Amino acid sequence: MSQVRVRFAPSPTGFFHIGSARTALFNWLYARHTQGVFILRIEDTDKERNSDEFLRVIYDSLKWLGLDWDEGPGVGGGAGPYRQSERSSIYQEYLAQLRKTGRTYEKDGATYFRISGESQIIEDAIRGRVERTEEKDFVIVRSDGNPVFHLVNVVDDIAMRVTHVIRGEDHLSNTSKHTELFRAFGAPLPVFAHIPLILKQNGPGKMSKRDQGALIEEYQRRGFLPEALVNFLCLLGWSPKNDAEKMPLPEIVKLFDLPGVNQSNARFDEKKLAHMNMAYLHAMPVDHYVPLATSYLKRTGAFSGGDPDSAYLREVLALCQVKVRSLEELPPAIQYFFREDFATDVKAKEKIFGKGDPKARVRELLATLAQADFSSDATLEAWLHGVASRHGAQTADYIHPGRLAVSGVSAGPSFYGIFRVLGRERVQRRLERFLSLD
RNA sequence: GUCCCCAUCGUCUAGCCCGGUCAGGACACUACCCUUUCACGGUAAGAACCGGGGUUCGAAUCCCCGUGGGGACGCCA
Repeated sequence: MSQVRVRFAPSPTGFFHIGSARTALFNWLYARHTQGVFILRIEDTDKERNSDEFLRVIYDSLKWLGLDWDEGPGVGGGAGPYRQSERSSIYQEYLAQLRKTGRTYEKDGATYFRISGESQIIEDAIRGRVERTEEKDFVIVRSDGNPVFHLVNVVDDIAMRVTHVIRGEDHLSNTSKHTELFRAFGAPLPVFAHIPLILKQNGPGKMSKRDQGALIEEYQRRGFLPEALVNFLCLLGWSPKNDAEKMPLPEIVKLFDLPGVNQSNARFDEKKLAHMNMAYLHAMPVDHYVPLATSYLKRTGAFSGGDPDSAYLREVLALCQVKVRSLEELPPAIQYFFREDFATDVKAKEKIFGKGDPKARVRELLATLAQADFSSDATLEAWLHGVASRHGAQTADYIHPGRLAVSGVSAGPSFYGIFRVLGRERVQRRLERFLSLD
């Protein structure tokens, strides 16, 4: 059994979107599963619509997702070059072969391929037997001399010895053109595997680059975890059949196979992605999470007033890790740790002032704050219990006003955790300020 | 319009190939528990086999026809 060779062949004519990423992922998974070769090939035959910026987006997105290629731009390989714009001489050789066998003709300056008109049958690894007959001759070289997609795609698959063509179902109808060409070249057919499409989450049709949430770079910018996105994406059109969902990548590689891919299209669900992202965020070791969160905060300008003390920042981030569902929630969730002029939430204030005498409770906290042991949540809890029992009150009578006083909000980490991380001086200043609130 | 693909909870899916289980899990939604906050977590509830024929003792599962959804019909890829 010869080695599996698959390729991902994006065209740098648009942004890199969810559907492309999933196609790349399925190819990559299959290559890794079979210990085969994952080739990156750039289909840049349409000179009008290409741009280097789009090319860079493809490289960046693939790298960010962790989809490393074994052959392709930047890494080389024996079947290069891997940009179609650099492969003209190869196309000319193959074209000469077609001309020699009488399979081409010129019309209006373009080169047409003469089809056989025979029924084209493929055994799709996902859909089974699919039969279609190509009806018309089609253009393989434009009148400007540039070869078109159908030709170069097939030539490259032959020249690069691609064994499995894993691509979106939108190519299924094109396949009869491609098999006509494979046969005209006398080349064996690769195994085709047409994967289901990703449908936009609202409204009809497949997801396109203009749809909300379609662009990979957007998830990157917003601080999504690539491992979560990869895990989510692999579940769109495939499942491990054992009810597992959050799986480490090696496990996915082990279980992934073509016959397990579904035949029906899948609708994109951002809520499930968000849930997956949260699961990964919460499961992340603190030592991994802190630098990640820090770079996200720096990138989004959260520290415009200067970088905070790194040990303090670490404490804050560790305290809030399980309180946020995504990195995007981080800036508002931690802002009060880094500024004294934080706002007091009106609703929270109304709620707390509507019951009991919060200022009196805060005065009682201040009275013994100097004796409080800030070294751990447990010692602070012991201190608070002491305060409460001395005044015949509940700890909750202090916790809620206390949290509001030091954070301005009624939700967040534990009272003890906030106090511990803020430290005695900050807490004292904020409690005192609270007493002068209108 | 022609051709191709598909069809299980609102969504992602298991089950289908090899007919017989209260049709299972997850997201979302709801309730409760936990937490004297908010999340997380836990428990529970509701929620689906597109319709019609056939084959069969028996059909989500096999076959046919509808219907619905998706895709392709470019000198785009």
